[in-house]
Amino acid sequence: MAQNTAIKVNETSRSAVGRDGVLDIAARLFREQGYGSVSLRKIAEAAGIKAGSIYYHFGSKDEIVAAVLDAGIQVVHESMREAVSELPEGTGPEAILRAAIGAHLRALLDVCDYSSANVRIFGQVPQSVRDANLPTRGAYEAEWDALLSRLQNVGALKSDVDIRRLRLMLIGALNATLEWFDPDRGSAEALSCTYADVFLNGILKRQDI
Amino acid sequence: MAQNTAIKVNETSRSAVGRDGVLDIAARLFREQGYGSVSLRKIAEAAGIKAGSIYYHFGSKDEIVAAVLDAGIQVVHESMREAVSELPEGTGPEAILRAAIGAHLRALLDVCDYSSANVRIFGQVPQSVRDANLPTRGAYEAEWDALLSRLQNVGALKSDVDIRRLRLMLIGALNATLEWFDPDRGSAEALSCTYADVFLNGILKRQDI
DNA sequence: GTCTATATGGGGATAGAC
DNA sequence: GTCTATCCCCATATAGAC
Repeated sequence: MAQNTAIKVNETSRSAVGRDGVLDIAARLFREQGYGSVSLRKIAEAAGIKAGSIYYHFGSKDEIVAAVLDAGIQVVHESMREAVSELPEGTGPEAILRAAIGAHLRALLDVCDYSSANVRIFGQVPQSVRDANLPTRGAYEAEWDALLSRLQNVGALKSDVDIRRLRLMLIGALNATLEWFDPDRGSAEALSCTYADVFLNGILKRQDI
Repeated sequence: MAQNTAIKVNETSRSAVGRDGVLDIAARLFREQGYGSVSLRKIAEAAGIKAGSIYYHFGSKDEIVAAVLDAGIQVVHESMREAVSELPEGTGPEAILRAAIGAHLRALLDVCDYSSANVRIFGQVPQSVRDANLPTRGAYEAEWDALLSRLQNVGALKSDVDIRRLRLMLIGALNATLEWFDPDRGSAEALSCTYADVFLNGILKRQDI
């Protein structure tokens, strides 16, 4: 079980993973097992190299983790920004919010190990690593705040909600789905839809629906 | 810094912490620093005893963590059940939901290290420890499912929402506040109110409000 | 770029004195 | 109940050969 878990990319080069390959594997392992449980030995083994070789690509474990964290935010940020900017001119506030929510959730639950790893391990890494990730996080948060402010200014959102608090609640709630989401019980797309329904209109039964 | 951090309970007994005292300290450290960063040596030092002495009270680190996790759920479960059962006869569905949300959030954000430690470290502990906590978690989840089903059956909640999914979204969102809640920016009580507003009625501005 | 070998430190856990 | 002493394992990280 310990000697042949690595899958080589192809046969011409023996373990031609490179820096990015190591990073991909690290992101996957961090997402699956958390920060504390993933040692450099595990990463190396999964990459088909020896632990010491990692230090050719990275200066420390923290450097790997920091790179994973930054990439994770960038992926979801990109996904959200594109989803909103691609909307046709004149799209209504509700549809804009749904697009943003969907993009965030899809980046998290589908495909990307980096963004899910970020959410999963951010609270587990050393303080210095968290601090290093803060600027990148801040940029994404600012994107959300700008979007929410815009919608509030045009009168689409209730005016008594604090934007920062609203953003924290929204992103926090979306990120929490990572802990229990199961694709066998419904797609990320469907979950995104349910979530937007609840967040936009609430769960109480109303006369006007 | 390493020799006198322990505060003795009183002067008559030197480090009379006992099993419960060790557990209290462990819960606080787990909440503050996460599972991986808290060693038995740290717990012992904070308790004013030596690491080896821990094994008089507990058989392993996992046994300590498991005890903390179970107590954490029990506290929040108790808090939520009492808050709902104390409501006067004939309380409306909306007020019932607000009470349950408030109780969960207060147990998490005020006072209790155990419940916040549970949320914080559950995803970090070994699989066997997580499994041991599942029955206790399940009982609390069942309490929520029963409450939500009841409200849906009397027509207070939208009828197209899956109860399990609704509970996962709700509790997940509430738990996420732990990551960013800051008492200097508003009380847990106030946050609970904002949260209930959003969850019950949504964030879109509506004509009927 | 990757290897082997190793330094160094900290972790959980146990044994036996007091 | 707590101490000291110690075992054993695994972690990050480094050095130098290939």
